[in-house]
Amino acid sequence: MYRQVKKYINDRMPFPDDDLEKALLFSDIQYFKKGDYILRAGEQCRFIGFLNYGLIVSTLIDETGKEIPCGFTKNDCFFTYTEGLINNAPSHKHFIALEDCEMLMLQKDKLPLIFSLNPKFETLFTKMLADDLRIALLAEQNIRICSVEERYLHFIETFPDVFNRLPLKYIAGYLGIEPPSLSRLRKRLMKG
Amino acid sequence: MYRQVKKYINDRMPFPDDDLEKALLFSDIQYFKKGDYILRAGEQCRFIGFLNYGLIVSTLIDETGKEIPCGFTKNDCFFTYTEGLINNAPSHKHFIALEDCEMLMLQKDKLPLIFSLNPKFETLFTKMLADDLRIALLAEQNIRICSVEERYLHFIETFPDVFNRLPLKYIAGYLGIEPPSLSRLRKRLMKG
DNA sequence: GTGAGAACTTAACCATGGTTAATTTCTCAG
DNA sequence: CTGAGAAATTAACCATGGTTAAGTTCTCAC
Repeated sequence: MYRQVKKYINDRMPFPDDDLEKALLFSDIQYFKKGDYILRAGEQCRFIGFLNYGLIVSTLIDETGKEIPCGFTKNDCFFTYTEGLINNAPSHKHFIALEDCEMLMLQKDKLPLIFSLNPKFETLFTKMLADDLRIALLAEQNIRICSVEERYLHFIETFPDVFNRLPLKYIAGYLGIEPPSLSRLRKRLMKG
Repeated sequence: MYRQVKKYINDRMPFPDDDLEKALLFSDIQYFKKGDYILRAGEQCRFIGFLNYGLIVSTLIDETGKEIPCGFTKNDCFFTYTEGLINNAPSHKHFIALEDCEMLMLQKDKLPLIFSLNPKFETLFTKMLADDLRIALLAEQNIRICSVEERYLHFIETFPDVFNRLPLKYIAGYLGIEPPSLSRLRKRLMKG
């Protein structure tokens, strides 16, 4: 049950197996069905999750009420809403299961206990925040300076496994275009 | 010379004047002429600055070599490139003075000295990072879900002082459109 | 296997924004 | 004050992407 999360953590910052086991005893496990809301906009995120299997999309609601996909979390990745965790801010986004999900969940009130097990856990936590910042800045840069075509190709290249499990309408939304427009783009790329 | 930065810090987290004075002794002061590069893309940012007066634009370079404005720093605000400060990563952006600038500069190697003066300085530093993350995420959201018109109005409302000091072509670039297109938008808003 | 609904593609039409160039307005050094 | 260069606006043209609707393919529960 803990094999995947242990690998993820050890790949980034090695820990004695004993510490990991103790820390993971504070977590519980939760299942979501395809289509379930994992977190709704307006709700507060009080946990850090690790996705053993499944796929999650986060969506923003625009002024017309339309849901815009703006990010994906796949199996073997951590899942949380950092802003909420740090500042108790309510989520701006919906998080919806696109596949059945199994998630290891650590409630935020357990964090101090884990940090006291081994202070390196707090360093790991900070590292994950810094990664979040880097990713958010890259996402903004990406939107500003890249054409839709470049962003489409970049997405396929960077997340081929996610791409193959995702209905194209989510890709279109993520790129900020409509499905017919994505079809045109794909046709153009086939020919070229 | 330190009045403004002291006010900025005390507004967010009050410090004994003595600690602030000692900390600020580690800083030096630097002047930039309109048009000067404060930091070039590829260079590493090794300081935290506080802008006593002036205006700075940050720009990204797209695939055609065009410079895209993506942010502004005005007087009485802190200035740095967070990614570089934390991870020693080179800047992705140019930072250019749009007006003559006076900047208080604290070299990054002085940070541990200041943190040891009063540990609350480290808390303040972390708070500034968390703010950076919040702003980056909001910027991405803003681009994804708001129309150009909304973003234009939002910019005027949020940064009226910056708007009034800024040639419109920078606003156009920041919004991701060309100057003629911004002219059309402004004309439409006049009539409506 | 079959049928219903979702996903994807295609086509036709239209509105919006890019591009270019001309014109006007602004700014500031001399 | 004057003239040169930058900034902003305007107009005309064109390419691109949104919209709608129709048609095709896919998926999956029964």
